[in-house]
Formats: sequence, structure tokens, C-alpha cells
Amino acid sequence: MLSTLRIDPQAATPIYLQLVQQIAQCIASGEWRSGDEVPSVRMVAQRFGINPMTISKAYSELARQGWLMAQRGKPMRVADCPPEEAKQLLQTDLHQLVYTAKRLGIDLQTVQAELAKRWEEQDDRD
Amino acid sequence: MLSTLRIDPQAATPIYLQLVQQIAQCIASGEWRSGDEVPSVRMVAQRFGINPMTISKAYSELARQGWLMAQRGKPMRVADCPPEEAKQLLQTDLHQLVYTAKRLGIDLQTVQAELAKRWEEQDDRD
Amino acid sequence: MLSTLRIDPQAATPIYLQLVQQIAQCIASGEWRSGDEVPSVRMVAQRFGINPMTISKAYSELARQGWLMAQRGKPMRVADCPPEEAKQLLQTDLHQLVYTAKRLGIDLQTVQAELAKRWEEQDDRD
Amino acid sequence: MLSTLRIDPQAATPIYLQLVQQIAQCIASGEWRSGDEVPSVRMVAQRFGINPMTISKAYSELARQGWLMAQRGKPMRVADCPPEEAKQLLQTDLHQLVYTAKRLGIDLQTVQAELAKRWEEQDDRD
DNA sequence: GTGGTCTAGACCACA
DNA sequence: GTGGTCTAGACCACA
Repeated sequence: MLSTLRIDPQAATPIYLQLVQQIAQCIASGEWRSGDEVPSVRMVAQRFGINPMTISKAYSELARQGWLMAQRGKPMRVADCPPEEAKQLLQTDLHQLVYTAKRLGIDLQTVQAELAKRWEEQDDRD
Repeated sequence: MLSTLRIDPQAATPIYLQLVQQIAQCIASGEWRSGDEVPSVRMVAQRFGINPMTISKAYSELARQGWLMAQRGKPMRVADCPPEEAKQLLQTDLHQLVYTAKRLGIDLQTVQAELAKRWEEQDDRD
Repeated sequence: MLSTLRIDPQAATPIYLQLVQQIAQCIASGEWRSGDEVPSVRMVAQRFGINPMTISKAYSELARQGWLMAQRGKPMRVADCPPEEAKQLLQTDLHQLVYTAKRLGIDLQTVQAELAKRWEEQDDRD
Repeated sequence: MLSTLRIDPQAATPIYLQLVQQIAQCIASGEWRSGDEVPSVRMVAQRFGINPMTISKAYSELARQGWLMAQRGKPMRVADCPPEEAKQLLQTDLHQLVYTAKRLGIDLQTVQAELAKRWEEQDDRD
């Protein structure tokens, strides 16, 4: 499960937030399945050379948002029913796009065309 | 020109960045025209109750990106030729959207539909 | 006797404490009677899918508080004379309530009213 | 504002939670007023001899819950409109009390009487 | 000045 | 083994 995560310590967004966003997407996309055990704080810490508390902070936030379940003394698990926030992730991006496009005076048709073009070119990885 | 700007001191994004993004869009959209004098640091500061240093930082960044021109001793002006970055603004948002959609396993058709729906509903102001 | 207990592995309060509190209440309320044999550690463990050590810890704590009697080699039993702590359970909750109410500046009359209302609505199970 | 807070490093409840609960009550009770600047993380840390991160964690949680407002670079403030959770504080305690009383088979009248008695005796401080 | 993030490392309750 | 809390101390962006 760890092989999907990409951490960039140099990035502007804090490390713990990078983890939160990426793991949320892993769950929303079904890559991490409900009930799966999540890699332990220590494992992730060692794997990426990050302080355990940083991962701990990310996991806590994910539990608070409902993506993960915490059970005392046991490893965390992917929550049973991925929350509504899954769809929310896309909506946030759509909102930003529409906002920018309208401000720039670009019409829907052009945006749609650009979107289609980009869809072809852009690797899933980026 | 100030009436378009909306500053949210509570937001996660720093105030100076809010200014940078919004002013860049004002210029890209033609709302602020090439050659126009930009409102002085003091004016903006007073208008929004923000520290002048914050506006100053935003203006410097905008000048660096080529949106504004600084002339010693004179007020800043909107740059002659709005840079290529105008289109870049949209591309950044498109990139983020495509990335999320692909991760979630949503197909292009669905995204286009959602985009069209959102386009109708979303006010230019939001 | 087990059918009364409700364990929530997700809850913030440790499982062993959930057991302690609920069993103490079962005894205080007379549901579990003096002299009754208590379900074995293994039975409880199996029934709820909990680690036996967790139940063991709860039983020890209950014995220490005087709710249960341990007899070498024999199953534990409900203690002969339910301790004074029975009343104590209510007092603890009252203390917390009064503390909060006074801090919030709510008067006794209002609290009494709220209490009566809640008394009607709240199921015994909750 | 600091003189109201009482921290017990020995207590079972984590220090940061003690802070969260007490400050929430200070706000709900009107002792800390909307718009007031909150003592800085460093001040509280020094005052109680606690690590700044512990206070920081408490403040973040309070901001997340809506009790405090964070503004980048400026001191935190008590939020404009204390959230609905104010009433929630009392309800939580009431729920616990009713639950216990019913389990013990105590009737409403008795509980009310005990409540009144306790109300007289119990100091606001406890 | 402010809060936010991160590290390195300790100790804890819990299972 | 697990996650949760806390310390001491550093560095950062921001105002």
C-alpha cells in the first residue's frame, strides 16, 4: 500500500497534509479497501524517513474525517463506509476551475476542449 | 479597482497570496488594463485593514511574475503585455482536476457533465 | 448475563473500562445478583471478540473495587454486599453536571427542566 | 484570562484536552468574550510550565471546533458566534446522568432531589 | 511578535 | 506489537 504514496519534503504543502490528501484519494478510489489494515505509523515513518509524529498527525486527521478507524492498541483500518467527502474532492477542483475560467472570460466550450486535450496527455501518475 | 478584491483573513491561504492570485486574474481577464496605475500599497492596506507589508509583498511577487511593472518613485502599473501565465492559470486548475478524477476512477464523460452542471449553477462571484 | 453488555471498540474509553463501568452498573442495579457466578474470561472474550487479557483486567479492577469476589481456582462471583460505590456512580455524574451548569451560568430550575425532558425521551438502552 | 484555568499534569485526561474543555466552557459561559484576544501559545506554556506544542494542539482543536478564530501571524481570538456546542456541553452530562440513574433503577424524583442538594453544596470551583 | 510544522526521542495505556 | 501524548528545541511563513 505504501508504494502509491509520494512524499515531497520540499513541497509547500506540509508533509502531514500531503499524506492526508493522498491517502484520502487512495481510499476514495478504492485502492485501499474498507476494512484493510493501514500500514503502522512506525512503518510509514521508516519507509519515508519521516518522524512518526508527522504520520500520526496525518492518521489522526484522517480518522477525524472518517476515512480511517482507530481501535485502541490495534492497527488502524480503512473505514467501513467511505464518507461523502469522496465526491467532494472532485467538486472542490471543479469549483476552482469554473471560478478561474469565468474570471478569465473563457467560455464553457473552450474549457471542455482544453479538458479533453489534457485528459489524453496527462499521465495518471502526475 | 479595489471593489473586485475579496480578502478573507481567516482563510488558510496567506493574505498576500490571495492578493497575488486575485490580481493576476483581474489582469488576465482584462479587468485591470495594461498601463493602468495600480492602487497604492497604503490605499489597499487601509481599505482592507491589512498590514502594508503584506500588500507590498504581493505587489513584489506580481512584478516578479511579470503582471506588474515597477518604476522607481512612481506608482506601479499593470504590465504592457499580459504574460503567457494567463493561460497557465487555467492549466493549473485543469491539471489538478484531471489528476483527482483519474485517481477516483471517474471517466471523462462524467467529469464533463459535472463541469457543465457546475458552470450553470456557480456564480461568477464565488 | 452477557446480553446486557455493549462493547464499542471504536469508543474513546478503553474497552476494559467500558466493561468495568457497565458491569458495576449491572450489579448496582441488581441485574447481576450477589453470589452469582460471573461469565468466564474466555466466554466474554469469545463473545465479543476481545483479547482475554482485556477482560481479565476489567475483572481484577472490579474485584479491587469490591464488586466481584475472587476465589482461588473457582469462577468469580458477584460480591455479597454491593458496596457503597453504587450510590457513588450517580454522585459522580451529578458532580459533573452541576459543575458544567454552574460554569455555563445556567440556573438550577433550568437544569431540572432539561433533566425532566431528557428523562422522558431517553431510552434505557442509550 | 489565565487565572481561571487549572491544569493537572497528573490527571488521566491529557493536558491538551483539559485545556480544550476548560477554555470551551470559559467561552460558553461568556467569561471569555467574542473577539477577545486569547493568551499566546508561548504565554500559556510559560505560565503552566507546559510545552508550547501541547497548548498549540489544544488551540488548533478549539479552532477546528469553532470556539477560536485563527488569523495568520496574529494572535487567536474568541470566535464571533459561540457555536451550538455550548448547549451540547450540558446535554452530554445530562445524558450520562439519566443513563446511570435508569440503570440503577433510581426514579426521577430522587435524582431531582439529589441534584438540588448537590447544587447547594458544591462550590463553583470544583 | 504570532501560530504551524517538524524532529528525535521518551513514556504510556492498550491489545 | 499498536497509536497517543508529551518534551525540548528548531525553523518557518506571516503580520
